[in-house]
Amino acid sequence: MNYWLMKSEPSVYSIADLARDKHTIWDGVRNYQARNFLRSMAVGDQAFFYHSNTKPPAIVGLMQISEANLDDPTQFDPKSKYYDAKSTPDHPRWQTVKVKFVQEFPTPISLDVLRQSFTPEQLWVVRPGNRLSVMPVAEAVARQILNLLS
DNA sequence: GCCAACGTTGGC
DNA sequence: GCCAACGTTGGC
Repeated sequence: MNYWLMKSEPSVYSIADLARDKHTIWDGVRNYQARNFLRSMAVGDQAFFYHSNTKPPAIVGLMQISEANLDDPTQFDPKSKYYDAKSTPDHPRWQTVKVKFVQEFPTPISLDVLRQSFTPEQLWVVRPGNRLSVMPVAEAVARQILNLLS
């Protein structure tokens, strides 16, 4: 079982939205490195939900991968802002996963706290200038993040 | 294959 | 709203 961190702007889709929906398809990722991480996810993996572009940016909850290797449906939808004209159902470019709500943390773990707790090598989200929206989290680091809650 | 121009991300 | 970092595009 692997751990991941996935970013979303709460004004677009928040942990509260996921708590309400229970499941969602994590669509709209259009970065190849992030997509490659999405492709390597397996059912049962867990992912931290990170709120970006908010004050403060923070890890706000936990989710579980419930379906792996789905074609992102928005790539085929001309009305979607994520539409990709070079992608066809026969040769889709963008894959993603379905995630299941696990929990919203009682208190968010802010980027400041993450910086105090981890080096950029341990946790990529504390790297200055980091823009990757999907990234792996080592199991030992994941355990320490969960320990910060208690 | 290089690289300048351009667009996006995301913390502040 | 600013702007640094960084990814993508497209002309050559």
